[in-house]
Amino acid sequence: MPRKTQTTDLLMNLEQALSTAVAEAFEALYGENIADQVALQPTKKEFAGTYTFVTFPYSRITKEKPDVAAQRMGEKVQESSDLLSGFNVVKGFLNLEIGDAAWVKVLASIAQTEQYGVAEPIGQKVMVEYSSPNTNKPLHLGHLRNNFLGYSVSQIMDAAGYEVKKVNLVNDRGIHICKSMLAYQKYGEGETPESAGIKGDHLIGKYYVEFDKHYKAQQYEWMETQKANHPELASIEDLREFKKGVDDKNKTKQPLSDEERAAMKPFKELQAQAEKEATLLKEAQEMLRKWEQGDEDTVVLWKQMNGWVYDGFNATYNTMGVTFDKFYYESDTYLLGKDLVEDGLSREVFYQKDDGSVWADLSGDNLDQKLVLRSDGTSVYMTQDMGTSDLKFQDFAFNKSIYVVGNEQDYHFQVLFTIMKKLGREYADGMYHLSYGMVDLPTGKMKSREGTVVDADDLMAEMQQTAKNYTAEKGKIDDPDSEEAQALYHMLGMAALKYYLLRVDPKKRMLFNPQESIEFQGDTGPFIQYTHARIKSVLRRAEQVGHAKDVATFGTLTQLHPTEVEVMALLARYPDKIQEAADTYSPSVVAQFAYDLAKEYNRFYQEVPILNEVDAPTLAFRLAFSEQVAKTIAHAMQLLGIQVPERM
RNA sequence: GCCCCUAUAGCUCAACUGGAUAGAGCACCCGCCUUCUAAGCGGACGGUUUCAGGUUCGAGUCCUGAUGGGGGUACCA
Repeated sequence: MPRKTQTTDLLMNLEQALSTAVAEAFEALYGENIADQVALQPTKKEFAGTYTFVTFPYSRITKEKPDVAAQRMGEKVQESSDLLSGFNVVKGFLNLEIGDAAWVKVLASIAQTEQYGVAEPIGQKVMVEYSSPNTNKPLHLGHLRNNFLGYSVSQIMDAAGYEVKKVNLVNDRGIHICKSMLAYQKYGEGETPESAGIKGDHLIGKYYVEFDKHYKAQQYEWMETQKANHPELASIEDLREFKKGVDDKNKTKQPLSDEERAAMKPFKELQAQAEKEATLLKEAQEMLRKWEQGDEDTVVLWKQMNGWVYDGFNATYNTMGVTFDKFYYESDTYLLGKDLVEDGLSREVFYQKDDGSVWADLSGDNLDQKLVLRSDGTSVYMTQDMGTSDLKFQDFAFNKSIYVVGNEQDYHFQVLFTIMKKLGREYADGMYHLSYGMVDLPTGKMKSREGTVVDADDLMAEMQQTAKNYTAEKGKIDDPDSEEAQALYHMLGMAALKYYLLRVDPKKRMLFNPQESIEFQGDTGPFIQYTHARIKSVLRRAEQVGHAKDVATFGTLTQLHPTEVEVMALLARYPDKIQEAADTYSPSVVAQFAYDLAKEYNRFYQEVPILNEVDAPTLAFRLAFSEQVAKTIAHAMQLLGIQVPERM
């Protein structure tokens, strides 16, 4: 899709301007308009030039050898565009060289822009749903990836010109909350976050675990009374020990004995029975029924416990630095969607079975049959999501609706989107599942049962502590306990964590290595922050001395250092990078860009003096140039939800 | 069983959507602080892009198959 170019800011997007020039040259030479398909690519480091036009694909039109066409194209472009200082041809590759004077103009143009990189509003609305926690346990590492992604994508869409609405669909009802509630009722003894001195979400999580403990105990108790009926199990003294033994063997990949193998099948059957027989579960289900009927005591308890959780979540969101424009609660939306089932039946998108259950037949879409209403008339997750998507559209009339949800729900969203399309919802084409991969630990998958879950609050606190230790080690701070210092530690720790999680392509499963994540060197958030702080330091000093950095002073400059050109080439690409990140819903594009820019600038910083430069225009350029790099770094980091310090 | 995702340097990740000799960081080794922040910079080492075919001027990228890893799979959310 060609983006509009304004002649006034031609220099603002060099690539765009050059593409146009190339397309015009092509049309002049070969009489065909290829403006839609012209794609310039960055020139490889080992060749001279900044942008490269590849002529191979056009040999059918040019009827010339690719290198000949490239040569003629180069000559033509140079005639028509004063941006070019020269070009070279290698095989079918036309490498376009931008003159230093042109780069100076580009910088001047960037410096005069209010917020370089940000697109004009495009008149489109996008809703981004993310976080969407359950209220029965605190947030963990997986949620961090979700929240950071959701927030960052929102920022990126905003920078790409969309009107953005960030929403959080809180799963505040259902059997899992009832489990916590029940356990609290039974074993809580009136404990509160204040009395226990723990955050509300952690307190509720504690009772969720408590429920599971008692529930398991009940199951085994019941199973012991039944095992006599199963010959393979009768001789086992303690079923719990037996299961533990088998699990251990499986984990360490030892073979099971014949007896064990034979006993596993009846054991599993018995366990499945036990899960249903255990009275605790029945009690929890009863509680859910009471909640749905609006039983007062139940609702009061539910409100109280959810209130605690929200206090806890708010604190966590605050530390994470994420925000929402609107909250949806499943307690409000769980009944939605039933009218859509009716609608679907009348449109014959759904069909009803004899038992009364309603199904969508999506076998034609390679998706099989999917239940949308139980035989007892109650709705399922899918029903609710159908209703909620209508509600969201009513609320915001979006062009795009993004769901930031883990990839274990790929199937669910494929089905949801297909159904909504079949139901004639035109907005369905704008629905997108931003599916991200699980976060693994070096020890494998996070498992709550095995206690390997990395708690979000703990992790963030650790990151801040690490930042403090590291800073102390460097001896860079006067008063390590001042408020300013604390703010810095928080900034650094969160940057390390966010950058670590965001630099990876969202859809890929990733490894969270605790040792690596707290690294502050190399391809890390703090490295980029450091580059920013470093530039700011130079700028402060220049300010004190009173050095000029205005266009009037550096505008006439015609000669740049090679490292300056490299950095300028990156800087010039920023608007496109934002666009690419928005098109692919991928903060990793921005992360990569910020790193490249910082890296390349540091090279310049190392090789080229700034404050000691005697030539006034050159000095002014280097200051203005450094300032723009700092601003762009800060902005790119902001798109990742990362703050950047003035000094560190 | 069926469906979806994934596989790139010892490890963690890139590769601008089919372009040139596949790049960074970490780890290991060697250099650089009497100059603007060394949380930095340079250099060395490291690759049959899991395997086998195919498509074309050109394939890490596309198509087919195999293998390894992960996820989902009809009254859970």
